[in-house]
Amino acid sequence: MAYDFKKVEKKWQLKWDAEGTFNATNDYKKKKWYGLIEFPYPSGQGLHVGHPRSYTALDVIARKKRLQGYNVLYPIGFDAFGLPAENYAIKTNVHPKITTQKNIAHFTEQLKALGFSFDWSRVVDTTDPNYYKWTQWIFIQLYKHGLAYKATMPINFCTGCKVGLANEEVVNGVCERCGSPVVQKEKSQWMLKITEYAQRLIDDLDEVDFLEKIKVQQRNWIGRSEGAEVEFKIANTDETLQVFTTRPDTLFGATYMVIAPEHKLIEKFADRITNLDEVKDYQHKAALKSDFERSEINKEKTGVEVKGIKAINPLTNQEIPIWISDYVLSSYGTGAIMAVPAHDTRDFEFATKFNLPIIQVVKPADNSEVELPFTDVETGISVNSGFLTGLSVEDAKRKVTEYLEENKIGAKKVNYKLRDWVFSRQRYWGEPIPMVYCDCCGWVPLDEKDLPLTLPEVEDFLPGENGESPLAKQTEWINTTCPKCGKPAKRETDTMPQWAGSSWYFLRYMDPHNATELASKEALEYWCPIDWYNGGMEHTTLHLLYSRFWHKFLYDIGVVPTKEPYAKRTSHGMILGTNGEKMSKSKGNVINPDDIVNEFGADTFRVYEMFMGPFDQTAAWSMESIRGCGKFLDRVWNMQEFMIDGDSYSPEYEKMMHKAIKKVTNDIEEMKFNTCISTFMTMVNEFYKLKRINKAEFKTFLTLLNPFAPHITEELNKLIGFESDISTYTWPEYDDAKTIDDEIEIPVQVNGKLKATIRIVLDEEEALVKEKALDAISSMIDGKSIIKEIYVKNKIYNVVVK
RNA sequence: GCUGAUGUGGCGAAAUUGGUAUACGCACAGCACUCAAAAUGCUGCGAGAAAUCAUGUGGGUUCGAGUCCCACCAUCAGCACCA
Repeated sequence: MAYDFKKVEKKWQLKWDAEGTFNATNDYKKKKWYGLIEFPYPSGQGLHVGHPRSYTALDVIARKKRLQGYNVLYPIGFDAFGLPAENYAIKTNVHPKITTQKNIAHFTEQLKALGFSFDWSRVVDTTDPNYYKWTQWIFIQLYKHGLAYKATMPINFCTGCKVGLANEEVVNGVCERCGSPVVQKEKSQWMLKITEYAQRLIDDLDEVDFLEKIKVQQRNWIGRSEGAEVEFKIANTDETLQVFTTRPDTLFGATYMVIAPEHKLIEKFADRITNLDEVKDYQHKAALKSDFERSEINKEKTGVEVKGIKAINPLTNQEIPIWISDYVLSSYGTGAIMAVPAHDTRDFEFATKFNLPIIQVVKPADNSEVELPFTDVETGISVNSGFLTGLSVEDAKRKVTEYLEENKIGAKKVNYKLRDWVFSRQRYWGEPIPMVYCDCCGWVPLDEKDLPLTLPEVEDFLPGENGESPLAKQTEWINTTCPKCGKPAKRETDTMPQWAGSSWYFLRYMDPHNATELASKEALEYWCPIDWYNGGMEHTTLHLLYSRFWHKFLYDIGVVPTKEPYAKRTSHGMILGTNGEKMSKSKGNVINPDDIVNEFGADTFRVYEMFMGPFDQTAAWSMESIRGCGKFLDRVWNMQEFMIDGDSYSPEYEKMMHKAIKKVTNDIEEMKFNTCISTFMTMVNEFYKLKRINKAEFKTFLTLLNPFAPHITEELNKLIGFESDISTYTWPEYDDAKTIDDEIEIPVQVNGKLKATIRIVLDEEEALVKEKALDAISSMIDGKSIIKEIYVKNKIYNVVVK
């Protein structure tokens, strides 16, 4: 009887759906486990075969945890605001709401066809006003606590989408989403002060179980560096120019200064600058370039000396020139640097090009001659540096910083690369920002009882003239009254970025239908933190950092009970096309999950994705390999033909059963799913050897396999005569003593090379092992003298001869 | 350029973390079943006649290295003058 996966899979999916088999309960006394996958953006292209890799992995873990007695929350939702729906609306005039609903329906169907044990009663949709009411509420709290502010600043402006982008969203100088060039543009933006949390976002990484590479990437992104701020007097004025440096010990070697093209010093001293036209011209050119272009490698350094003003090196009291150059960024530090060409590669290049003086102030400890620039901080010793001469880099840093502080010309300073989060988007399809501008009161948040502020219906989705939100055309909606003074006022027309809704969605899952709070205290207390969050590496510095920031803020204002949202974070590798390249429509190598499910069934699909390679590494799709997984499940199905009765493991299989339970139990926790599957395959091969499996063995086998292939295992479980479903079973236990073989084969080596193997009983006396070993290799060591013998108990016997 | 990861049969990959390298799967070959094919079930499958040689290359540590150390090469990913 052939296995009809279409019929069987549908049958179980309908049953699970109707009975809510996998829904989490509100029994807050039970031990809990909360597993989370990144909720998908419901794109028009439907599910990608990459999605199920992560979803299956956590589904396996979730199903296992349920069998181990946990109250499991494994939720799903949709991150449904976003540009594709809006761009589609601009093109076709179909409202994004309609597109989104259609796509969500399609995704839901696809996800259900794969048999994931999601709790479908808790689906969250970020575009639902009942959801974004709380996204807006959180924004208002951020505002009230001084963490949201308006700033006019140069922003990245996408020439294609006509929206402002966060730095993080600009990839290689082009828009991450549409690929159009990004230019700099002045705009008034809502900003979130994530920088205020920089240190805590670093420190608390020590308290969570994230993959090390994720922690490293977040730390590097936040980019803490210690140094000093130093003030340089501008000669013949009362003004100073402030710089940040990580090498205050090289201050004696600072021979000129460089300021960013946007630096306000230029305007301030416009009347004193003798080559203002030249400077202005340079500023103009720099403004046309994006941060990316300005920081391209191998680029010739450019710059102009700002003539008419000089700075004074506070240690040497020498006048030094000030230059303007785009290799100094206004967005980092103070937008100005002291240049120490002898000990900084960029400064060296610049000084060489423009013939600026280079003074060596650090030498190697061994006094050897070195080529400049010399940047080694480990072995360096200060020279030509007055009171610092002779000190190591580290000591010199400390001493000079003390000096700066005593003389009030500088101070110790910590700087971060992390920048505040640009939170405004000039788009329609996002959460309206619940703020009102009043001529008397300034920016005023909406009264919380008036939330949600719903998106008005519009018919025209084109952005405004100057890249404004389409909402800017909705005069009726814009004009309102000030919540504070009641006078006429105007609404903010920008909307929130897609990252907003995904920064807290995991909290809503805990209590998704709550109308009065974002989630109840009890639910938050019970479910926080998320026990295991799996997602892509590409979200490490954006979503993962943003959501940690929001969670910390919610912790500070007493909404959530934990400092960190996620106790554990892992990541999955990408799935590539059969040609080993990233799947894309243009390359024509896209694999459609629907086709796979139709041809092979959901179980085969799931098993294959878990078998294809190490979970955290990229893997190329293979149509041959998936067929092999289908064959494996067919062999499992056909085992019913030789099943016999029995309510305990038979002696021939007992060891194998205990070993397998142990291996699968441990490997699932370590996400070594591929070796779980090979364990199952080995077991099936063994059962086929004797053409025999008893009912007890079958039951254990099916329970172990169930998290990977839930449909076929449930069906088989019924067919071989069990009344209740596997989903009600208890995860199999193993007896460690029964996983150990009592007779083993060990290698015998001569000079470290394998020459023979011998059989010994476990923990056999060494003398007996020696006898057997020497006997086995006697012909090979004849006439040679034994220098050494090494016996590693139950592992190996090695004889060294000469 | 910097950072990180990876490199094992024809292919995807295992290897109890320093102890019999190549488990498991794919592909391939042979046999059985069949009029035949498919499906299925068995069997074989790193190279070499053998001694031996094989985990990107070259060194090293060790009784013993895929695993540890040093240098290098290749591929992939991320980052971009961060002072």
